[in-house]
Amino acid sequence: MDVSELLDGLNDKQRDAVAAPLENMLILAGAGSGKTRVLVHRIAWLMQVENASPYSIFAVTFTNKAAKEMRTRVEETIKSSVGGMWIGTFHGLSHRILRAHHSEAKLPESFQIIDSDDQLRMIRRLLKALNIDDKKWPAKQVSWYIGAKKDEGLRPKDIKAYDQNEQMLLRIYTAYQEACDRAGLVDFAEILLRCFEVLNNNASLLRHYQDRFPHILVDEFQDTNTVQYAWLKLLAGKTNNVMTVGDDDQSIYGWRGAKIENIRRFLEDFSANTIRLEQNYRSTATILKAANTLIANNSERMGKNLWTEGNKGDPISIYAAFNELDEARFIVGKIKEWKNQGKNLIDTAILYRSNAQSRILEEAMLHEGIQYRIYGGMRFFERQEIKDALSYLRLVNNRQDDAAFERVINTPTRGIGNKSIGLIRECARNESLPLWYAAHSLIEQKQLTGRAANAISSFISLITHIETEIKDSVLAEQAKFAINHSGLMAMYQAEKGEKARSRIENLEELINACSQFELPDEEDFSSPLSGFLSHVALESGEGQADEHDDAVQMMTLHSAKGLEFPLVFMAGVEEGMFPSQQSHDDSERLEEERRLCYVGITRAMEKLFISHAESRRLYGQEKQHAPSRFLREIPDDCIEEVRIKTQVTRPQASNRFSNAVSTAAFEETGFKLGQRVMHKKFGEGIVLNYEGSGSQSRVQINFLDVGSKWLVTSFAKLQAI
DNA sequence: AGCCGAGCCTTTTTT
DNA sequence: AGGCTCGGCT
Repeated sequence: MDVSELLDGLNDKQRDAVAAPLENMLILAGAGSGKTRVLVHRIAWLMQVENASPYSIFAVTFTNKAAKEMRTRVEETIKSSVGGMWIGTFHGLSHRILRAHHSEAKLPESFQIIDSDDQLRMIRRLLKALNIDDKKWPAKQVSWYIGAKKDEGLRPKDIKAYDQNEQMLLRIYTAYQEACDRAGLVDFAEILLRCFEVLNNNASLLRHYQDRFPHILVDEFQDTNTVQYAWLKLLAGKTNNVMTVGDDDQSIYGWRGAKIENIRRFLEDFSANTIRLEQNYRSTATILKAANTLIANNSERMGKNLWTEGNKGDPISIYAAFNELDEARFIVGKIKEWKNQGKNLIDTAILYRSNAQSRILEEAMLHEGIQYRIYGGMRFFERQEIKDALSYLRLVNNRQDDAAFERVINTPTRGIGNKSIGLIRECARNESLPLWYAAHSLIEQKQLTGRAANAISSFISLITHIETEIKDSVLAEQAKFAINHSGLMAMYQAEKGEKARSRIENLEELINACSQFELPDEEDFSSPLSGFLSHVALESGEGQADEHDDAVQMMTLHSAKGLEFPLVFMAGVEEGMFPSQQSHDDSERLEEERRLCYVGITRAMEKLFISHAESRRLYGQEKQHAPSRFLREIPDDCIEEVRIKTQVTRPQASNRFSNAVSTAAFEETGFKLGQRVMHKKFGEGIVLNYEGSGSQSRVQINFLDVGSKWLVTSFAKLQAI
């Protein structure tokens, strides 16, 4: 390939970055400035101009999606496969190192990864076992504490607890870590910290990796936390070259440990030069001016001003809605106009600060028959039924896996009640044994009564049976066997309702996912099963299975980072919502909210609508909110206020019937989600929801009409239309 | 083991 | 308000 191809079509700054000499560098890349392109071309440049072997390149991202995109784009550019190159997420690459050196890391070969839900369950159990009041030390808060300490690179021994509260947290952290170690489990933060420690404590190992990877590239550098930074510094050593790409103005993850100051530290520690990418290829000049002016209110910036060769474009429209229903109606109305111009829904996004805001918007979309897709929520591999099935496989893979044991010991129910499980836990604690072996020992020592002993024995033989039967099968067959013979499938088949049906589909999809799975041959797994289990833990899958071809994209501002849309709506831009109430009195958090707003604005390519509601129902109460301060920070000449032309009708109070009906009763009626129906008294509506809430089988049916919502129980009053 | 009401909590999310 | 968990009851 002609080297000039790598520079053609790039602007001067991009070219400087791609063709920079071999030294440490910070690329301050503004929104929409083509940073992925620069990274990809830089990798190609290293290979083609600097004669770097693919084996010498190490590229780190935060998300699997970003890693995948980088991989494909590098392959497209160099027109060959990137074998030998390490491209992956912080967690993925750290995990890879841990697998290869599990004994140095003091981990069993069959170690597995637990997600935050598993972690929470483990902590809950621990609190109970240690007889700690979970009102005073809620599991959520404990897991947050442990995660935060690990992100800081701190082990219990490194922490000095100043008050009683922290002493307790520390005690739980210690116990939690012991439990994880005993079970051969690592949580997400542990992957990073443990990998750092292995390299830090093992000079020859570290040297091996330092020698292998002279070229290190890091994406979204502003999101790195303390351990990630230390890890990079370790790998870089004194001689390797690090190129970091990031944008301090888009740092929005401080609340989960990201250290924006790592950018400045990097400049100092690595004596790095800075290249600014400020030319924007995404948005109109108006949108960029609004974003620039807004973000200028933050202090301690690296400094950056986005510009474009493009047009001024339309002004940003600001709509002062009467309330959240009016806001939703306005947005849906504008989307309909867009659609009627023959444009695509997929090019539009509604962004909001918190997930709770999506419901009203969703109802309005459904009411008007506009297809939408909501991002966020449960991912495939996090679903209950999937985790149940995986837990059987995990237990087969590693008998020490207490988290998996707890999950399936009585799922489906097999007569092992809380009492027996309590005995097993107690024995495990006293003998410092994994639950599996504790159960064994209790039975051998005849410390369990007849029925319970039988039930536990048969559970033990079930797992052993599954293991022997699937030993020689391919992965998909293994999963299929476990799902069927554990009784999981039968359990969900016996359940009624829409939910159970989709669970069965998901279990089938899991088998399908197994057959699609390719074991990466360059990684060290003890078995394909072990590889698959790690894969699903590190990549939890897509949020929603059902994707419409053309649908409005709805998501939080956080999940919009990195994306772009011709038409963008930012909803709920009010004091108390955005910036959120919790950030009001803290200037650092306020600045992060402002960066979030900056991220939101810079998602828009052609047209941006911002709306705020004067009154909004929040936590069951009507709240009056002033327009967000961020609106005042956008220059007037970028804005057009949308005046209300017709009088807004106040929404009717919601009419509500209590009394729930069962799923079965609903299904007998033959009504379907989204169906239009007529109510004898209240008129036309749409069936929005008939799922029970939580584990309860109660059913809600909501109807929407002029913004009111009813819970209806009497189907006699309904008629399909 | 399943059903149901009381009570509690409520920003953002990836791995 | 709405979703979820817990504990008591059948």
